[in-house]
Amino acid sequence: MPRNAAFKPNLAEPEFVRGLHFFAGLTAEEKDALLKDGQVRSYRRRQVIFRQGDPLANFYLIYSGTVQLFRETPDGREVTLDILTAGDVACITEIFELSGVYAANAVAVKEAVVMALPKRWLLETAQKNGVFALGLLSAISSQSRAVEVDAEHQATMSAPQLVACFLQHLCAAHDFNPLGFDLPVSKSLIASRLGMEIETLSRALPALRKFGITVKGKQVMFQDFPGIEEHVCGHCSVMETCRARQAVRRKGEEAACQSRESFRLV
Amino acid sequence: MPRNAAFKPNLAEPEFVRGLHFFAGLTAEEKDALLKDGQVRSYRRRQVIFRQGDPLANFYLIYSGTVQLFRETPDGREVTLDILTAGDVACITEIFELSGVYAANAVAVKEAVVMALPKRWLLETAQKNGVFALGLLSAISSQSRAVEVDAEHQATMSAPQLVACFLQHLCAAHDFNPLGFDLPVSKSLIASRLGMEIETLSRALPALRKFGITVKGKQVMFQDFPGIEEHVCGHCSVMETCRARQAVRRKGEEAACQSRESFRLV
DNA sequence: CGTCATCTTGAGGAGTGTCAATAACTGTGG
DNA sequence: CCACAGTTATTGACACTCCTCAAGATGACG
Repeated sequence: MPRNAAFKPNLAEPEFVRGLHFFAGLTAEEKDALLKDGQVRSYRRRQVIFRQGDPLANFYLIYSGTVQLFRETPDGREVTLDILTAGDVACITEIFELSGVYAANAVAVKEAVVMALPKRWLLETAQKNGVFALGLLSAISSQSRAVEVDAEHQATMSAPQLVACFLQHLCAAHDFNPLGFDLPVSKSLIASRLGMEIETLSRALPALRKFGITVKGKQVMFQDFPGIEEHVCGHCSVMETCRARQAVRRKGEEAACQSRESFRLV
Repeated sequence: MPRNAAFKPNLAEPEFVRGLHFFAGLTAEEKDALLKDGQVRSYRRRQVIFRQGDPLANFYLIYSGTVQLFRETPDGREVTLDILTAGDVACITEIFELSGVYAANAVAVKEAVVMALPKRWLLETAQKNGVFALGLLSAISSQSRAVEVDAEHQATMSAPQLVACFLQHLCAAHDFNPLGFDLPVSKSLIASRLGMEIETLSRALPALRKFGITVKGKQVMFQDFPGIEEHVCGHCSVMETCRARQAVRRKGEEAACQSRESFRLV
């Protein structure tokens, strides 16, 4: 019995997956036809999902768990590009780049379940289906801008500012309770994501008091969370993201994967 | 008589523009129909082409000259995102993001001639024409990866390494003579593009000797330019870009705008 | 209760940014 | 052609942030 079998039934009626923005522009039949081709795979903590440079065959929907995307630089350092959670899509960019290989490593940080879908389907559907193509273009463009803004942050903000900005985004994106929530990943991973050393992150945390943020262990508390306009990082005000998420917060509860202004992909 | 009239005739038979990779997948008639809608505009040194936050109506083909794309951060700093030259395309990403505003400022660094084309055409054509959409997806994806690699560089390389990497790319991209060429833009602009102060750039230049690069004033000389495999920055080896450009160099002469592995856009 | 991983805290140093003074270059008008 | 002003680049001194190395502290889990 294949180790993935246990998960298959959950996806036989995958409202979760069907509801993803990623599939905007597809009919229910098209979605089901695709999902039949999907391979559900589960990964343990630390297990490699794919490796930078490996031949690229699939793209991935994250079904549950947490996945770290990172690259190794020639001098042996590790740069975390992104931390993916349920509803995120990975490897879209690589496929359209036509490089034929994965541009990064992906490993499960927490036990993860993903669905692997063939790249051919993506290329063909993008060419055939104009609405789907526009959705992709929008998503890739937004993601590209996010990376750009991120780089801008790294270049212009101090470590405490970067951390504060990260925590505010984290809270908004996952719709956590601003008055108290737990970090969903290790501090090491956060530090890596922010391009700093753990020691620097550690020293930055006490300095967050002056932004009204208290961190004790894994617990984060915002003294005051009046709205995203008051974001530490004025840069982010240019981003559609913030406004969209704010709107979502007002609307109230939705599935996590639906609370995105667009689907995320990497 | 409008000040742009002088340029119109040059574009009546614009082999240059028609040959851009950007138009892959379009018939000659489609191209001509589009180009008729295009407004040719010329800008003097320092003149603003569009401003961050302005309502977004057009995308732009750079016909000649040099254009700086930059953003102003809330604390008043200026971050140069890119330096565009003939054949480059600007504002594609903004259009698909559907943000409705320009995400950056564009000013002419050297006298520039650009063609402004309506964003509606882009959205409609991307939806209608699958081949064109794939080209766009590929270009945006590549550009997104380039930004990502750039950020990785900033995070992991020293100022001299960044400068060396930049000069090598510059030489390859413009097909300059490695044994001696002049910087096409000011050092201030280069420093800004590399996210460093001009003093840091100035101090980095003498340190380039150990990479076999000599810079005197505006003149750059590579002692030894054995091929892009020997690139200062091993990071870049993962990029299709380098390999593609190397192939182009071997093939010999081509129009500058054709020597791209894909069209560039921002 | 020990083991391992994760995190905190300290001391020291490398690399850049900042400020300021000077030098080189560019273009303009006499 | 030269003199001038304005821009652009170089160089020095200093401060600051963050990285590095090292030693403990805390927490998770068998």
